[in-house]
Amino acid sequence: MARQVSRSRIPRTEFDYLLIPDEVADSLCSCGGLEGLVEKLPPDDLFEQMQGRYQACADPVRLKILALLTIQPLCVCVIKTIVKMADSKLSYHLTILKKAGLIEGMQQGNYIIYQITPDTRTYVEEEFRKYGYNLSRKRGR
Amino acid sequence: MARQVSRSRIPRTEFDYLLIPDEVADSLCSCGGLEGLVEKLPPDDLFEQMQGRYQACADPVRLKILALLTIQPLCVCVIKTIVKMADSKLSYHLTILKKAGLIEGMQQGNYIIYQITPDTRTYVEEEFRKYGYNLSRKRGR
DNA sequence: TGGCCATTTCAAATAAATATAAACCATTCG
DNA sequence: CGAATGGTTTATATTTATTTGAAATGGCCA
Repeated sequence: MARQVSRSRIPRTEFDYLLIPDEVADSLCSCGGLEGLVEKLPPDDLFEQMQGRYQACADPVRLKILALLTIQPLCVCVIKTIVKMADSKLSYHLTILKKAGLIEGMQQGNYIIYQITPDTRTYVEEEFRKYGYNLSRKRGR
Repeated sequence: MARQVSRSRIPRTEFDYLLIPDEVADSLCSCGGLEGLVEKLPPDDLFEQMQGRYQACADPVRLKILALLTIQPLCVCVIKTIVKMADSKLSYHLTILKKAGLIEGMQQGNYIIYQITPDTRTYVEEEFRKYGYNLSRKRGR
């Protein structure tokens, strides 16, 4: 895998240089150097914002709940029956999804019916479709 | 928000019943009851699989690295200059992205040049496009 | 009112992710 | 070879996320 390589000095700041392989230097130059590259990047707060959604989705149980609610709105007790989990634990995961704006609940008498938020529905459907699953149509694969 | 609600008994197993609001019961019945709903769900191991990718993306630094590498392949030292972070920490995050199959590195002499994997490129581009950023074209927003 | 049911909240215990420094490995070059 | 460079790994500490179980809340109905 190793290979002989030549290097270029890339201005990093006025007095500070970075030694990198020619190959990288070339494409770096053709995109405006380090500054040009950084300019192309979204601002840091976007990464923070995105991170929140990924974090909320980074759990198999929460993904299952998202899939469930994409199929149809459900009260907590039905979700509980399906995911087979203690009340408080389920509530914890629901809260995380709710805080991330992925689901919302409306109280109806003794029950709270959760549903996926409109934006999220499209997102979740697309995500599962990438893996070959269609949650909105009759035959889910 | 509260509202008067009536309830239906839904067969859960042969001997076990679940009391839920009519509203939920109706849509539940029209999709095959609990069993029908569960059948529509992807298998549990898909949730596990998906979780891995979300987990890897659930960090602003890693998202930034993904954005960077979507623009162009880079050696670690350039990434380091941009994300301003200690070697070992950066290496840690690179390893996570690598293990999740999102990026790959090839050694060239003393350097390791990382690039986004082909599948991931499309995925990452799409994700950022949702937020209005285009990483592949001349003007990133 | 009192009791029941669904759900949430709290606090304590555990597990997982991340940070930091130091040791390590591979490659190049003299 | 031996030193320098680029990068990774490991060990340990710290922070954050998750689990658990018990208690609290709030709606509903008799």
